[in-house]
Amino acid sequence: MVNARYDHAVETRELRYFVAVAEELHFGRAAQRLTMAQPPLSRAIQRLERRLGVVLLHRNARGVALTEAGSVLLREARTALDAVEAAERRTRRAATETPGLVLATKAGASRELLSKLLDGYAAEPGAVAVEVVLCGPGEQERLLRDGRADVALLQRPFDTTAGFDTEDLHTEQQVVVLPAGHPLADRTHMSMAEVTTLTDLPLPRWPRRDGSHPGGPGPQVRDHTQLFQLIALGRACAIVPESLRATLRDEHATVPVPDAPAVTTVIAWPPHSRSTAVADLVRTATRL
Amino acid sequence: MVNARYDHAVETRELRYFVAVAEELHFGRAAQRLTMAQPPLSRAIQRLERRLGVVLLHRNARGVALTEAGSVLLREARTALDAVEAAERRTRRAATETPGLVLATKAGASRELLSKLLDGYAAEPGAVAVEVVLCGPGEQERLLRDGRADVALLQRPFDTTAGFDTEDLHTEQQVVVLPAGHPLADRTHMSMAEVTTLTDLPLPRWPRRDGSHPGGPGPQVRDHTQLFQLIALGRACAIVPESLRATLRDEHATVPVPDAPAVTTVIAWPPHSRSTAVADLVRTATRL
DNA sequence: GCACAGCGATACCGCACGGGTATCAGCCGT
DNA sequence: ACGGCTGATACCCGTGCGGTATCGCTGTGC
Repeated sequence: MVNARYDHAVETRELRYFVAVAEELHFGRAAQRLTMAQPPLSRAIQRLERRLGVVLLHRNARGVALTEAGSVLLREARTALDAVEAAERRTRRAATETPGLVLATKAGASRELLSKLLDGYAAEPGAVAVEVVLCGPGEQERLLRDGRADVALLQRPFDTTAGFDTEDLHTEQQVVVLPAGHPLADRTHMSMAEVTTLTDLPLPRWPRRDGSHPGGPGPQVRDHTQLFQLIALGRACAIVPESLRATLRDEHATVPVPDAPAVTTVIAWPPHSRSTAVADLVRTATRL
Repeated sequence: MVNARYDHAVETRELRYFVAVAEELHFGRAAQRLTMAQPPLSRAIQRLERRLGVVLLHRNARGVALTEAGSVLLREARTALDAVEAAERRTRRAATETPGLVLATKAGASRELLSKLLDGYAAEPGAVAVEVVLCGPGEQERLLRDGRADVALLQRPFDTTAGFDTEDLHTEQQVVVLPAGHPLADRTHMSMAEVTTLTDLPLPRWPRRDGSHPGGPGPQVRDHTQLFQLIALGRACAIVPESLRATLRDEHATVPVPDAPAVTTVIAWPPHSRSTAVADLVRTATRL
């Protein structure tokens, strides 16, 4: 360290600190989350702001608000931290002798596609063990980005495939799931407009990525089991890909919704992946 | 810092150190490049290895070699460091009041497309200033990845578009450029095989990303000016997209090479880009 | 209207860690 | 066998980071 010029580059620790503060919007709670005291955290953020020459937070006497630049940094810092974590994890995994693949997929979705894929790949010469990680909605992208998974099954337009390489596997229409015996249950088809105006069966509210639920009339649901139970009880309806019909019992009825957006299941993997196992798995998948 | 457990996460400084060593394959030179002494660098790498629980380098008494895990980390660390740099740069730019776009493109390539794009976008309502950065082959991806550019024109299959969102703009065939008056100059077409066996006119050798040149018979070239001069002198030939014919004078002749891979010019931008300016520019581009 | 609660900023201190110099230890080529 | 490379080790020093104590501010409740 020759002198006190601000030529230091940003460290991941500072990014972690900033993300904590930006998420909590409260220095004290953020410090607690980081298991440190509040003053050094305040100073670290000040240092970061000075170094970037940018005001990241507006300090109102009662808490904190993100500036425009701050919300840019929040988004960018998250992906940068994911990239660092991914570097760490992939390096560790590269050093273990059992390579293996980790495949992330949504619980309950694309069951048939998944088993065909796993069987097909296992029959390939040179196939390695595949560990399947079932995760909540929107979680797969995170796993793929931070190196916990090597490959994932995603569904457009629900999941965002930005930043990954993908191959389309399967496209399907959506259906509305109703309680069996509902007056509309034997319709040949319904429109989105009709479904959203079913006031007796509101659409459920899924949690956002941060765990909070959007406001609205429908019940809050966390997974498909809850969802289908609520539908069977006549408290909700839902628009889902038609392949989910395979998991339904006779307490549910389905009606096609032709104008709902088609759902495309894609296989996704991080770019620059040099793994032949990933390439083999993708090749198997596209042949199905 | 409660105790001496190895629960610290990887810092960007350590990644920078490792990349320097992995690129130089020599602690002394790497330390010089980092403007620091060699011993602390050695220790930092040891710490990193201990923390990851992985051997990254084989220390032969005469220099250093990357392990399997080491080369994984080299690749991953580069993208992670680019992501951190991008976070820094984009945050700084978000704080400046003049938004502006930076567009990276290869020098000399797609001149006509570029001017149509710039004119078309400038006519859009809400258009912001566009700064054009001309850069060497393969450099655009770097600029896009580390936040120095917001959008780039790339050419498949020369450039890799992995990790970016892209839209195809234009596909063209390739032609071979010969000195005017060459015996083959008035052929209606040639095959790749014919071109590569022209021993009197070897294909030139472009520098790799690290600046080194591959071995071979042809002359080394750094840019298109050098290339076309060498061709005019009867020392080389080259296969280039046909749009480059517009920049040629009468000292060159071109012959189509139908079996050369078609070149697709795409517009690329980093995923998660929330900038409306980028979206507008892309929309303009796809309408051309 | 004033005291208090809650927030982030500041002051000050101690230590651990990052960096420097000097030196050691192996391995090659001559 | 011995210099001349390499990277590793020993030891020291300065500073930068984190800790505690406290301040300054502001909105709030009685």
